[in-house]
Amino acid sequence: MDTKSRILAAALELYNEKGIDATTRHIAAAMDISPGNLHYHFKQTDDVIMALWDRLVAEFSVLVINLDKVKHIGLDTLRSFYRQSFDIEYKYRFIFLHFVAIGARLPKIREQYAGMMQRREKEFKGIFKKLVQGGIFQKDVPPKVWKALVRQIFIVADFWLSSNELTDQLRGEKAATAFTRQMEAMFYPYLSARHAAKITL
Amino acid sequence: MDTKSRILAAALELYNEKGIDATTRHIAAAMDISPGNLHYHFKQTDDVIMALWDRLVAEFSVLVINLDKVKHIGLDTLRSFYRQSFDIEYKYRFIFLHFVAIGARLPKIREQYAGMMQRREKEFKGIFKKLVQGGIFQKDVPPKVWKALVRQIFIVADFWLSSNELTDQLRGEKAATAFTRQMEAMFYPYLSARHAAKITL
DNA sequence: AATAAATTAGTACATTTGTTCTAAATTGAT
DNA sequence: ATCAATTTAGAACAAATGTACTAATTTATT
Repeated sequence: MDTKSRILAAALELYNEKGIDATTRHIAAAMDISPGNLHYHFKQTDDVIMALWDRLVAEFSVLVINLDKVKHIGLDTLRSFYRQSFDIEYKYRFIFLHFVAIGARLPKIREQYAGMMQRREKEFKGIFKKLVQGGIFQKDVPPKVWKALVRQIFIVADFWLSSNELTDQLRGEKAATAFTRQMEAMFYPYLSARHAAKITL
Repeated sequence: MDTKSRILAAALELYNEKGIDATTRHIAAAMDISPGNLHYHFKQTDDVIMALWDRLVAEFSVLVINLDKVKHIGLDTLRSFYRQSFDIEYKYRFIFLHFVAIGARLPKIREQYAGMMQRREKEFKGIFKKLVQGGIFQKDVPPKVWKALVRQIFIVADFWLSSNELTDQLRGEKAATAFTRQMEAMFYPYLSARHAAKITL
């Protein structure tokens, strides 16, 4: 592995563990290279965070592309999408745990996130429409409620890690599993009566 | 107003604006006192954050006590509770915007928050039970879904500010109003058919 | 008015951090 | 093998920060 990748790996681990106050010197020390060397690969410290953000976005967009390919979306599609999303989020958890601070320090990240949210909103409204047509979701839910559901899902999906960190502090597998179940339960009241009967929680 | 209170007011404003990286020197400069004077009133910088947290908790507990006093809980009770909660949260928004970092730096805050969550969970399960008995909420919702609803509500209630900061950046009145509506819409699918008809969103 | 207690200002110190700079070492190409 | 380019180490700098310390000033008490 080249130094640049090794730096990103070390930085990711340190940021996840110590938060974004972990410094270039800490990262360099953790992987036994000189501060000068680290600076050779990343002129600005924030470039390291930016590079990790880019990786997160890339990994995530693979999921979204795969989701778009699915012909018949069901609850299992959604569940597996969230499970995979949560695994990625956990991997890059420092970003979600310090999202506001990062967004303030790196405005590009904030802008990209805001843009992604708008696109994701449309996508999910489309998905919900399909689930209604498929008889999985209820028919008589007002548009404003769908909109609120989307927003609510995004907030939970992007900040469950923070909530977990402040309370249960579940780690790894356990965390992702628990909040995938949380997500499932959130969809329950929107299910059609016929479909709700099939579900075991 | 005595200096201690003035320090807290200045700190609150600076933290809300600049995040928790705002320093003692910044606070002192903003209110035209010497760093030495600030240190006289707060030996440790983190004591300022702790004092603000205590105020937040105190203001919030007034709401909870008032909620407990209410005899017949309806949706309007919940709505006004959330509206008041959100106003307080907005006032102390830096805490919610940097909750994980603060919890890591001040373990007492994390512990208090975790404890509050456990107590709040029981309270809300009780409230939901009353709403079911009152015919406002549906009867046939599984216990696990109620539990998930509680968790989901806490996540949205405590992190909507972060989500807002990263996207719409609504300020003051507008922010609190928008997310009070968000909260209302979240309850919609749990309403009994009879009650859902009454609601205008 | 005199004295003690409190508050405030201002300086100073040790530490940390992002960044720069220079020289050494390694690698690659010819 | 030689030379250039890349990579690395390590020192150095300026700025910022938490905290400590001292002296001045204000306030309260008798």
